[in-house]
Amino acid sequence: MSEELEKAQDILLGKVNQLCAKFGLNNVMAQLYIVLYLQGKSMSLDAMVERLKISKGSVSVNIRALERYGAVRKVWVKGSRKDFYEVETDISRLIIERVKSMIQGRLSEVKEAIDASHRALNSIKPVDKEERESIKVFNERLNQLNKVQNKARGLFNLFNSSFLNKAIGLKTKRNNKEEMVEIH
Amino acid sequence: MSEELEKAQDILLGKVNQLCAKFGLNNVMAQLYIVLYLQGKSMSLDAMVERLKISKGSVSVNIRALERYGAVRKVWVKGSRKDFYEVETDISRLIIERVKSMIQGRLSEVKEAIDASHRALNSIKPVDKEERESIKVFNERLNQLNKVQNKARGLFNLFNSSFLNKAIGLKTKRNNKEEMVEIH
DNA sequence: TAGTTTGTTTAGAACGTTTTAAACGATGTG
DNA sequence: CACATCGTTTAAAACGTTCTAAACAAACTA
Repeated sequence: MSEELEKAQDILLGKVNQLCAKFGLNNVMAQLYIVLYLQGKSMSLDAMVERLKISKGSVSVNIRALERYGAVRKVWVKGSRKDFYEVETDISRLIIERVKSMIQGRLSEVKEAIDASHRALNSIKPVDKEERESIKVFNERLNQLNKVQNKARGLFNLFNSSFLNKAIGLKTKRNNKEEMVEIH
Repeated sequence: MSEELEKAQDILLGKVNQLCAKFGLNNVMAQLYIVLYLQGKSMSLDAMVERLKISKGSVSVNIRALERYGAVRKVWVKGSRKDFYEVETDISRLIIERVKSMIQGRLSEVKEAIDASHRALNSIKPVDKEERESIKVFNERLNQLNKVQNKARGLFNLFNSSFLNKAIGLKTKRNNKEEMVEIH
């Protein structure tokens, strides 16, 4: 691979690195994915080590994590004993699936915590007027939190049921062939 | 504040801690906010130190960060020389504003990186057939990325213009008074 | 079977982030 | 003015995470 091509890739890799930091994600996984994605062909572990200048152990661990996510798959290359990996190119489906399951998971967790806190609160027998007042405020706040959480959930469900899929062009018969969008 | 009330709060605080880790956020800020929010009254720095068992320096830095975000405000308490802070309780507006600006920022960053990478790619003069092929694939991938990014942007704009505000009950005259949502 | 090549595991190093304690500065008080 | 009470800053420690090099295991080759 030419040095110039590598540089053009590195621009994207640098930004991905930044974004990962902001979202608390593992950047090696993201970079492996991007390299495979832009390359458009399968690569061996050694090739990835060479390309990203990281240790083989790290590549091994992270490429398998990507495989578990369904982001890459192992492919057989005739005449080589090495493991080759190629990318799942339907990137929008991949992103959407991950975002969806993430939102769902977090919403459930939050709801669970609110409910647990609420139960604990309701089991308290207030000893004086001040405590009764504290409990009242606490209750109001939990109800408010619950309301926000419910709205977010409703929004997500609406989104999930049809709007999102149409807007992003997934699962519709019409949009089966990829219409190209030119840059500039 | 009674031990039982503190325990009921701590349930929520624990979950917030987990969520912060998953999103790469600062958990002290989140915990300060939650404590002030559930308490429903202003607190001094010392009270927060006592409540969360963290150093005063940490409270000082993080409460001011919250203030910059517009999440809390300093209030004057008669007869005390201490700084008291109270929470901005319109939590849904707060969350939405932050999510919105975050999405917008990230989308712009991604677009910028794609464009830069694309420009670098287009300035390359391929020396052989193989390199020409690499560039072609690379170009296709960048176009694909751009398409996803465009769709996400379109979705966000649609969302932002009306749908989100209606669904979440913001900025509408009707929903001005808070309708309570009961838990269980 | 002995020797290679390959992928995986792991103990410790390197790294960045967060937290704290102590120093500091500013402001009020007797 | 001397002292006390705050909030802020900062240097160093504590912490968790990520990365690497080396050991290891498994599969192939001669």
